[in-house]
Amino acid sequence: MSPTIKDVAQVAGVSIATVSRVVNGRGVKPETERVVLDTIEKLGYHVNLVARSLKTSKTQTIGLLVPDFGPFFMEIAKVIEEVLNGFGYSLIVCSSDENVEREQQRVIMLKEKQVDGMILVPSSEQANHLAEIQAEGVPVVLLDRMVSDFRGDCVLVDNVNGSYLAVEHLINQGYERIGLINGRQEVTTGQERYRGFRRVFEDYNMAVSEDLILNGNFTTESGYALMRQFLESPNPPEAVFVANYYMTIGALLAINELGIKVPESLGLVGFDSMDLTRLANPPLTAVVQPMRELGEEVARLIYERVNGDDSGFPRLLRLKPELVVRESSKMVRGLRTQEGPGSVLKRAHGA
Amino acid sequence: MSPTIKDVAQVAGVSIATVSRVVNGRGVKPETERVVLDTIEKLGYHVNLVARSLKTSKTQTIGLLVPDFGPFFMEIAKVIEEVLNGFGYSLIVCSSDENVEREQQRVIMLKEKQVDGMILVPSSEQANHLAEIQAEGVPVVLLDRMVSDFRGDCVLVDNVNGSYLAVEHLINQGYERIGLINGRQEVTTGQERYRGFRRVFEDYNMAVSEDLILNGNFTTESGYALMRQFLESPNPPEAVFVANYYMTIGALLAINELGIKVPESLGLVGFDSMDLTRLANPPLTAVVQPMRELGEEVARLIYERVNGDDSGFPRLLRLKPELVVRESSKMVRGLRTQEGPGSVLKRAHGA
DNA sequence: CTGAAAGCGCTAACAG
DNA sequence: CTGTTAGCGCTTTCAG
Repeated sequence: MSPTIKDVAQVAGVSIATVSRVVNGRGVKPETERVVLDTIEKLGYHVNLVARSLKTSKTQTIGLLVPDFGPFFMEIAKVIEEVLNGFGYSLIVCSSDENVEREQQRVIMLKEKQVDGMILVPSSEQANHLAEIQAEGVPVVLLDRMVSDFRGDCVLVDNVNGSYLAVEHLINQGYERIGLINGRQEVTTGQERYRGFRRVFEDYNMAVSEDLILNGNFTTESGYALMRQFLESPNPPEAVFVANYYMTIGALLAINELGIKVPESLGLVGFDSMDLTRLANPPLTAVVQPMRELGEEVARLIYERVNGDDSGFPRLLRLKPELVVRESSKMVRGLRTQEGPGSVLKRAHGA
Repeated sequence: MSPTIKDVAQVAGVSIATVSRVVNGRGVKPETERVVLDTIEKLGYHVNLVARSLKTSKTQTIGLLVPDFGPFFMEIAKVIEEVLNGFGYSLIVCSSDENVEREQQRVIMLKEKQVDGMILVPSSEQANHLAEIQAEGVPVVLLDRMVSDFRGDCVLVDNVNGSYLAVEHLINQGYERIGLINGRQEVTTGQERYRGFRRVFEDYNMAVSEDLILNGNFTTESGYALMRQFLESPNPPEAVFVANYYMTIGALLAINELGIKVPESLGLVGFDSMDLTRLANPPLTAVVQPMRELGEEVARLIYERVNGDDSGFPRLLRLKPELVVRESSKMVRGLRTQEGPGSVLKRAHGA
């Protein structure tokens, strides 16, 4: 169908090697080059990158495997794509759906497609498929989450500290009964944010109320359900820290639905900040991750690895999150002492 | 590095043709198959899809070219990926950045990567590069936007009507000075939403105030700037229709920043509804696009085209948007007559 | 049912 | 500077 190097060679009256040379900008006599360039133009020739890849065993393609296509990972994906495009690479994006088997399938598929490297957000502690791929010479760099028995590069955020900042802030505001809506404990982000939560209480020498720790699965749905569970319980928390973006949205939905006033009746700190958290009612205090930086670093790192630069392997980059204080965590002074023990719902609707 | 069909053949003591046959599930004697399967397992062999593609001239890959990686298109991308994965295809996603030249580059790149087909959200009225690709036998289906001089498949939304519903609703609520924050007029979504806006006024025999029509470029920034322009003008609209998702967010940001009360001081209808519009303060009335359906249809269609089914070419699917009425467009009865001519800012802060 | 052999479009020695 | 040639790993006739 489309013309090949051979067609160009024939029409231009040169050998295919010469055509290949001008296409790749090697040394060719200016006149010959002109002729070839012209026929390329005339015939509308384009390289067949599949053929080139077969020959060079490089596809100039990086696989990106994320747990979902939600705004958080897509925001990062966008940055990765930008950076990698600048280096002449393209991206194959797949979703593992927070599911190990699907993750393994996708990893195999990417390997079969001969990606030069892959960026992967693991959805479990499973690492054998990663080690395998790595052993076959395909660079892998982990993003956002770690896998303990995997020896390799990793770009992520200091979640312990992010979580710590959030909860410490709540304590400093004067809140005592602080609840946690936590993410999946099977992955490091969930584990680390949980650890940060506990550590604050240790450091402040306060007891953590175990009944105020709820485990979700990172989804909007679970954030919603868990927040409802809190709000409808007989002895709800005074403030809640929601440890991930999607769950924060769900929590907000539940809060709105029940007509709870924030921060009057409930202090709230979320994780991650995008448009939504700025627009929420009231503006949400949140732990903000450096998403652009995350994307840039991971893209840069995979690029280096793919190009044979193994310096500092395995590299662990831990970027710092930041606490952005807005309205949702303002302690309304004296609130707790003005009223007897009562539910948030009472505080919300009540006299 | 990785074992090839040849290695497997050698170890298994058969010819490469036989290995190929078992890999592709062709007729092979069960015993032979066993042996081959075992050595495949033992060697950890995986097909090299690049080689297969070169031979079969099919890559089982679809290119998806969107103007940006924002939540709107990513929501659709997610569905497309799901459906196409089900058919055994993967996706290469690129962004054109609403820029024709970049779009052309990306199209060429995708062609060079030998994608079997492409789904494209055009960012201009330019069509030559599309026709060219199409002529070379690569199926192209347009998504969300049309290009007038392009003869091909197209999956989009009835924007005229979406816009119409929104503005008609505002009129029925009793608003008269209705503003429009419009998207890029270079693409059909912008054009059609504008047309729908005007048509309502025609049908209701009302004059449209030309000074209340502002043209943005679909970005959050432009939504913000334009809404500010409205709010700070001496004679602002009573209600505004924002004709795209990102601009709606920007508009909301401006409204929040200036402390404008919605709907008391300003009626508002946005376009597209995702989490944000539900959580906005107050809940936003919006034209909702059937994003899942959009993704499913376009994925299905490209799949058919790629597999040689040309039925009904060129097919034009126009899905129906829906108006979801929430709080932001509730006319506060009598508002307009209670006050003299005054700015929204006065209404907002004013006595 | 299996093997031998051709060739997809390209790059990269190697000769000239 | 340019042409010839040998594959990259796979599928697919065509024989056997």
